[in-house]
Amino acid sequence: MTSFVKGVFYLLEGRICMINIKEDERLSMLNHSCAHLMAQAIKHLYPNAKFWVGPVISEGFYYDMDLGDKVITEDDLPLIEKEMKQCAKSAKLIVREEISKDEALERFKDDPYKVDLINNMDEESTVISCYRQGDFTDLCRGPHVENTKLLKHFKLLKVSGAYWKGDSKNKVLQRVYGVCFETEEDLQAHLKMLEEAKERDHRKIGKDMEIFMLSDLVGKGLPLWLPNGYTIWRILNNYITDKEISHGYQHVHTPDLGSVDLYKTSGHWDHYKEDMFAPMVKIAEDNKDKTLKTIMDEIDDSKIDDVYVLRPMNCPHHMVIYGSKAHSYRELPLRIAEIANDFRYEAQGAVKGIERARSFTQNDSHIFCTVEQIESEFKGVLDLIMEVYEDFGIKEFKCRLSLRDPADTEKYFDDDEMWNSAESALRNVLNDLDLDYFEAVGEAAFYGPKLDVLVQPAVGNEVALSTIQLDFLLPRRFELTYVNEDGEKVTPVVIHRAILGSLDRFIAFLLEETKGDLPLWLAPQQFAVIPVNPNVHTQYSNELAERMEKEGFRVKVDDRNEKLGYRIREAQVKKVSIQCVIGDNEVNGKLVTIRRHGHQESETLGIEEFFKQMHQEIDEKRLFE
RNA sequence: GCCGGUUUAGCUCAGUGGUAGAGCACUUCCUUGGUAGGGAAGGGGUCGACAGUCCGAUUCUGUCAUCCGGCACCA
Repeated sequence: MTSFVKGVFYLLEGRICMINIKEDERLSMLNHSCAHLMAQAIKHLYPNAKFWVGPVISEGFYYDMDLGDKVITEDDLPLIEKEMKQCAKSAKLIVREEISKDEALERFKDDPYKVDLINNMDEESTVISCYRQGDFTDLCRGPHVENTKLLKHFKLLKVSGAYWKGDSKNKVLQRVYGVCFETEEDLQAHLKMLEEAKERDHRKIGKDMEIFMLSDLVGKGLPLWLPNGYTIWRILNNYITDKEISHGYQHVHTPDLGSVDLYKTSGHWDHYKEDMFAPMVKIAEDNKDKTLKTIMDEIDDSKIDDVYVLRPMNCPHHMVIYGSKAHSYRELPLRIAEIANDFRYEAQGAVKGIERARSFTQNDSHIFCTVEQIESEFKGVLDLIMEVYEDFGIKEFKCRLSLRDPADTEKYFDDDEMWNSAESALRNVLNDLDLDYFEAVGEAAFYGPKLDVLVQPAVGNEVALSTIQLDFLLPRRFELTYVNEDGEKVTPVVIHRAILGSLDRFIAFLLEETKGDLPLWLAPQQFAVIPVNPNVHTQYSNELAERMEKEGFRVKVDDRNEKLGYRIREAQVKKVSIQCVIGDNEVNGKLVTIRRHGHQESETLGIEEFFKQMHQEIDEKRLFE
């Protein structure tokens, strides 16, 4: 990414950043007005169109509508754009009108969606504002730009279905997305940025670099890690395990499945059974014709025993480990960690490469502690997160305090007292730590509130990387206790936490951040040793590579009968971190000439200096420049 | 799961109602080479699967699957 458009985009440490259109007042107005313009054009083209809402979002705008039988596809977008240009060119003033609720109901009586909107407005709003441009009026809070002629540099980007009011029980409306800028240059730069973002998609990089593969025969959403990918995976696994050990964690290894009773005890069965892989039941001869539904019902009623599921998470296994013996307050906090495989039957449309797969590996831990220890443990986890983020150069993240939605009684465990104490405990900790966070109602886990650390990948939606969750519920359900100073049995508190989140998702994030140009310590192939003339310089090359392997470097010798330029090019394309070129000079002088990935120039070093520098770079986990 | 689109060689993609093509990769030969593609020849595809229409389907229709863009979901 080389283009730099002032005010719209900025380049931060090699990372593509887009401005949040919603947060820029002028751009926000422009995009909002453009949404109206699009609705006007669509109304001209498809007179039966009924409109729901058309808000501004961080990447532009969209409008949700009901077009009856007409289905808009990508092919229709240029047509709509053309009509939008027509509407805009007629240079209509955009006029604000304020009317009463009754007038509004009368004016929009032909559009049931708008009527619904009006009827559900705050009782206090006595006047309702509308914006009119030529023959089109839309209900809207505003503000808008003054004239449609200001809407010149826009592009419709995609179409999709979207549930009315965001509820999957409702009808699907059609949604068209677009974006609008003040100048053509800004628009073109934005479109170019979207193109470049596609190049960063971990699914593309993962394929190009042979990180992972997918196979219909193996199954949807079940990634196969290839040698290059598993190298990264293994480094992260070792890295985070060592890091956790240095922070006082103890690692365990538990089975990839568990009995349904385990999940009934934890409560996960009731909440998530539909999202687990189907239970494994030994079907007796007289049961073999039963449907899955019947079997599920019988499992719910405890009529079938000896049923197992692939585990969707690890908390219950760790609870059982804690509960296997008596604990004293002196042992707390007890930090149990595991790099654990989990399996979730993710919805068809949710599966996405290794970012969201049906099998994945969590960097999970459960900390058992006293109420008094919550704050210090929380701080300890935050310190660990920051230490790790430092190593990966993650500087941009947001903290979200995820709370329950008290109205959503289906999702959340019903114990107001427990929730209130957990939420206020967490909030107090965050305030004491002086951490910058925002609150989100309805984002909590069913067993407790949590702090999620969110990052914005180069492609797509924000993802939660790290999480710290406070849980008063599971220790109670598993009847966990410790003995306090007074000799009484007390229930401990559990803090669930993940630092890298899942290794899979973290690698997806790393690939998108770095475009696959991983820093030396993470690169699947760190070195390519390339003899200038394979017939003459291979022996020295092999000796060098042997020593490098012995010292833990990931290296391959490319002594193929190809031109030097060809082999250099291939090493660059394959994102090998460092190429070592070996010719007469190097052989005679015991030297190494290195050229880094993405760089033109080369540098010649003595052998010992070369090893010293490379070890240092790897040990320091130096970031890619 | 919902709405829409997609699927042709290992990869990226052209193309057609009469059973297919390019570039790269691969194999072999020539080239003995100092920093992003040296040259030549060759092999390779039941055109996602199954039905249907048709004299004939990779092409048209349907069902299913995959993948993609969103929506919903995400312990």
